[in-house]
Amino acid sequence: MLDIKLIRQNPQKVQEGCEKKQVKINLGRLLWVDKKRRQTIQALEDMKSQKNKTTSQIPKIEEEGEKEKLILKMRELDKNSDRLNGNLKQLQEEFNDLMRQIPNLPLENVPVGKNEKENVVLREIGEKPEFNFTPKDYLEISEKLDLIDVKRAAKVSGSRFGYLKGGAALIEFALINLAFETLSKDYNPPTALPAEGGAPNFIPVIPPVMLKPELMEGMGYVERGREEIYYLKKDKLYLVGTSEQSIGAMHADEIFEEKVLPKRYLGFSTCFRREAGAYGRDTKGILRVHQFDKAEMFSFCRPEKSQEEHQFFLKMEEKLMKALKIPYRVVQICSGDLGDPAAAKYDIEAWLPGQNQYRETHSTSNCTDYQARRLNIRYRDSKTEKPEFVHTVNGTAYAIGRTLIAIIENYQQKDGSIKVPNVLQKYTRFKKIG
RNA sequence: GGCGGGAUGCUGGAGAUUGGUUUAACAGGCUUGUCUUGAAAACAAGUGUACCAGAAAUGGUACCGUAGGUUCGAAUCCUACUCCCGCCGCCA
Repeated sequence: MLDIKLIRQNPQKVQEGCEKKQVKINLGRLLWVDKKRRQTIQALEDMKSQKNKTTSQIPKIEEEGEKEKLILKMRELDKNSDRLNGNLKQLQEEFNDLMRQIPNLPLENVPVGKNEKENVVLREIGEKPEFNFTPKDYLEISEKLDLIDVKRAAKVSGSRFGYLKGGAALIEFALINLAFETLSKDYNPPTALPAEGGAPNFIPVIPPVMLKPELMEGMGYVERGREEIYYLKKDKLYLVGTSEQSIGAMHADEIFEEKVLPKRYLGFSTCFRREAGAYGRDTKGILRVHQFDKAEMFSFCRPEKSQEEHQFFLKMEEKLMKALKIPYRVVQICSGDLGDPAAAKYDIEAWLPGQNQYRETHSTSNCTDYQARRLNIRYRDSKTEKPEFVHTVNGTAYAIGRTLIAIIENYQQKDGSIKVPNVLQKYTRFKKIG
């Protein structure tokens, strides 16, 4: 949600931002409803003020007749206020509706573009591996080594599921270990205060994967993402598409002390996605599935620090990628390809030699105060002593399925086996699979 | 799933028995000031959030789990819901 004051003072800017994001909104209607709504509030409150005054007089009055008169007068006032109340309720509803339709505005430095085709490749890192044989697709390799079983998953659960078996399962745990070791090594359990010099001291967390509707809405993924989310009707709960959703929601309605910011979490959870808009896309294998595990970074930070924090997250993602020695490129997402909550976003795409293309493995977004405002997450500013909205930043540490794909394709050997990346060997106990 | 208890401000904790200056007694915490070489102690003062109007000072309104209701007026009465804490059943 945006600040209504910003919209009132700067409708042009909001309009432009929405256009950049390819989102159509009805600003004129919103501003009209806002005005009407405020007028009604004013009228209603004046009435209440009058009522409060009279009402406090009543017990002091001695004569019987006078008292009755006043009470009758009050009843008349009530009729009016009931009518206004009804109006206000309607206005308020429409106002909230319209407000929620407005996406977060892209930051100034975000390239303007219509869709993913206009994303900007910032840099390519790492040497693409040279093979003295024709590199295979990860599915082919993993079928031979019995690492990924999509067929039986289809039998048991339907399309877009997979069993990770044997070495693949071990690599999942290895990746998680590596992520937690890298990002939480300076984490200090008793205080959990930010470390000096911005050292990675993410608080490890395993969040719930089911989430109440109002909090899912607060994270900003429902307005234009409803079809993508699993909903358990009987229990009125959403399944998270990423642990970002339940980690962000964790501090709803709270006020942080300034000194605990940035508050960084490293979460691990299963993620559930309906992939409703992706019929026919990536139907093979485990690149796009309904369920996968992911280690995710999340930060609540001071507003003026969020861009720095976003860069830090990108740096951490690159660090995790470099550790695996997998070639990748960094892509800056253009305005038209940003989701509702994001003001800026970078993806990391890993090189997949078996498919001769880059595919997204990481994503980090700066959601500025968009989620914080909806979820009412604030901090107390040390100067003004007033609560202000925090900014939220999220980013992938490792998305298991896709990272696994990248490992399999980049580390494949001529004999059909897979070398385990050096950094993972101490966790897997195996140096190669197959 | 069955039964019982509860939800109040930064925290603890009154308010239940008579609905009417209760934003809320009392205590603690925190902030500031006095005293002191400094600190502690003592003493004094202050101590919510949101919205609306306003340049500001300020004024108004709302908020005692949530949503409704009764009433001129509700933390206090009524209804539904949510969450928490016990006991039983089931269970990784």
